[in-house]
Amino acid sequence: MEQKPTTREKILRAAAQTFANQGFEGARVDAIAHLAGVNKASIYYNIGNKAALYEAVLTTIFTETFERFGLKIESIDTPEQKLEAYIRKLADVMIGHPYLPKILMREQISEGQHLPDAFVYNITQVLGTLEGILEEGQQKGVFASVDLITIHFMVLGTLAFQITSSPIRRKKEAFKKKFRPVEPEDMEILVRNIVTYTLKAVRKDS
Amino acid sequence: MEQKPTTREKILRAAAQTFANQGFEGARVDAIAHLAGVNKASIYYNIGNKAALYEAVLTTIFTETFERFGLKIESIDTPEQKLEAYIRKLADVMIGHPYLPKILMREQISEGQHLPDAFVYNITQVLGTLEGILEEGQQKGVFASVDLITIHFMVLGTLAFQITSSPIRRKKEAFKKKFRPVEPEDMEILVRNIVTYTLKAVRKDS
Amino acid sequence: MEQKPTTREKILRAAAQTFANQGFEGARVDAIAHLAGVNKASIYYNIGNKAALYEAVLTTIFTETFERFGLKIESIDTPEQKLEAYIRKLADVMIGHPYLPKILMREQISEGQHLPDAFVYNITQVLGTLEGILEEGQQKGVFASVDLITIHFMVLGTLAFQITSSPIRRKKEAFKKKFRPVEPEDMEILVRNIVTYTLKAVRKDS
Amino acid sequence: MEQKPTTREKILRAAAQTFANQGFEGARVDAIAHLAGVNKASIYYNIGNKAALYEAVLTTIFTETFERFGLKIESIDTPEQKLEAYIRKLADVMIGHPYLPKILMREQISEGQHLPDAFVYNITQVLGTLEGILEEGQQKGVFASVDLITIHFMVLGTLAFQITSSPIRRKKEAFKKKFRPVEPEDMEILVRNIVTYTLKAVRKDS
DNA sequence: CATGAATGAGCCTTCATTCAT
DNA sequence: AATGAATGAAGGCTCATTCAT
Repeated sequence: MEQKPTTREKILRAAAQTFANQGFEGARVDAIAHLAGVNKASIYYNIGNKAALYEAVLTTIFTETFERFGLKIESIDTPEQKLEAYIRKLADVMIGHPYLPKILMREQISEGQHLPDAFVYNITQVLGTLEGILEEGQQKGVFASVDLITIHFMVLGTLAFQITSSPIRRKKEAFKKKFRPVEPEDMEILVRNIVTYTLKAVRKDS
Repeated sequence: MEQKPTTREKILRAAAQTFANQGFEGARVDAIAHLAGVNKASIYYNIGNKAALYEAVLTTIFTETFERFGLKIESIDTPEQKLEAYIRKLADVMIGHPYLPKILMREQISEGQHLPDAFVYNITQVLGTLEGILEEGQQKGVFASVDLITIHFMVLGTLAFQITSSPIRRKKEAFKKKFRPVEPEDMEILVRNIVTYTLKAVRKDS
Repeated sequence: MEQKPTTREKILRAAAQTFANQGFEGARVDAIAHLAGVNKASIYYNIGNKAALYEAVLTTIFTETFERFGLKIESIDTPEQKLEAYIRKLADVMIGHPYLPKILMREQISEGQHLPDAFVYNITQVLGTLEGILEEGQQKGVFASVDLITIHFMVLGTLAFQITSSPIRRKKEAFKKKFRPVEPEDMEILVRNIVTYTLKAVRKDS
Repeated sequence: MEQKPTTREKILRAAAQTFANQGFEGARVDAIAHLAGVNKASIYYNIGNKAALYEAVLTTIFTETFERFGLKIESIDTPEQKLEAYIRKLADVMIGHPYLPKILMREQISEGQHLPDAFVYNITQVLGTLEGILEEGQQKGVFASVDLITIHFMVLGTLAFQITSSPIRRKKEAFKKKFRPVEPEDMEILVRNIVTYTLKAVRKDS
């Protein structure tokens, strides 16, 4: 059965949403408190200040999502299947935590101004997983020699842009024709496309 | 010979940099004035308020960059060369205007809150160019049937993430090993990689 | 044998110290609770609010110190010995209760904002004792005709300033040469000086 | 002719009064702004923050009062006249700046928490002047060997307590009999008394 | 009795904007 | 056209106080 959420959880949930949509500077502590249904002072009592709240949000999201990121992938057979699993895993994480890609993009743009170091470590781990997959593929002769970072951003960037693109497509009339919003049911197709294109990009020419 | 920049130009230049790095909410009118070397009241006299300033920046950047985007590409021979030209053109625009990818990403995240409609039109044009290239390639049997938007984001996303990633890589120690900052001289290699991977992703299986 | 202090006593002790050092406005209820080793709510349960706590501190300190101030002095022989006894008594009280001069000075400055009337009565008693000594000395021809209040402040002021001056002298480098902190072992000399100077000030010219 | 005061001056004047009466912690920036007749933000524009305001008040008061404190005294003949001049000078300064003794006492009590170092230097200078007078008197055989600091506090403490004592005397009924408030016209008598008593205290026994 | 959690009111400070020159 | 000064509104944060257990 569902436990009723603690004050801290309510705050973190509201903060994640607000920070993702408004950014660190744009987010109002008032608004977060209101959205969480708690008193503003309660945020300071439970967490500290705005920066600590932001850090807590990042840490929570990341612990929840990336902690054991690479584990299940290792048991898969071929490098191609592993890469697909990796992309799907990343897609799952982002679709399940819609605030994640937004916060990730904000941090990247603002040069990690508010990024706690613990979090940076998590990212390097994810990157390490990808590196392992690509190297294995090259050794087994199925993957070409590719640039790790570019492939990383190809997967991450495409996913992040796709996932965050729906609202703006829906909002701007001019987009509606060619640039139809992604509906939830389109997600599987979307992810499959990214998988397909990435595999083709990486595969060794026969 | 170089004209010495007008007050308005100095303001817009400083504003572009500040908005790109700090976002709309994070940018301080004070800081922009200081960076531009003008008095703060001068911004209000010359342009209006903060929102008008932001819009002026967007409009300026986009007219400067995307206006005649598609022109030179049509005269090229094969679809593959056209796609390469398209990617290189986009890369040139972004590398030449380092604030562009940042502002683009911010607008995407914030659901186009501040995006002027004129610019939305520009984007659909760029998208139309890509669509033409892909369709021509499919008709000529060299490109597989691919999803326009996904390919668009694959090019745009990878470029945007790569270009904006250097500062954070440089800043966070943990990144420095696997995630070496991109130096200007690496740009050509970087773009060539994106071209290569995108072409492979799009190409029809033989 | 020592009783272990009640919660109320622990609170009052911590409050006296904190109020003396930080003043009423500067004192934090949190800090008092922490220093007392009790829960903050316990202060409100046991005593009331911040104002009540301050008043309780004043009342406690003053009943402990001034209650039977004048008693022992009457039995002494000469007015000069009585005046010395008076000054030493006052010095003892202040040295024994290091918070007393601080709170006294604060109340004087803040126009007795928080001063309970019961205490005002105590002070008039002390003043009455001094008055008796001075009058007796004048009648016996050993003391000149002096202004009661000025002598009162001469004794009280010199003592209070001397006793409270050590921390600031220790803190500010520039003071350290001429203005060496008073160490506990210097106290007897210090009091003797005040006695000597006061007696000379009061004595009738021969 | 009187210049109309600058905003900065109005702020400093209001701040001096408020800090003296309420202390640093008790003073409200709102109240200072209101008393000065300026907008609250104007304080931050002109001066900085609350701490800077406090420091500016201290610095201003001290520059105005103590800067050339010792100068006129040196040209006086006898050590006794010099000491009288010293005390009268100190009294003038305090009576002319009624906030000074309050702030001085507060700083002494709070262990110089908010005391800028430049200010500490001024105090040592005043102390140096007194030292010179006392030493000259001893060499000329008119003063006994006395403790500099005790005499310093005897003068300063008596003055400070006397000057700041009026309001509390006026306020508390019980004080009114023996402890009549000092009216401005009593000041000369008061100072003369302090001079007389201090001279007697210091003088060598004949 | 005691305490961890919660909160309303208020404080310091910032910031976009306007005013006066 | 330009600018130093001024300001209303709002934001982050603290703190005395109360609540619920």
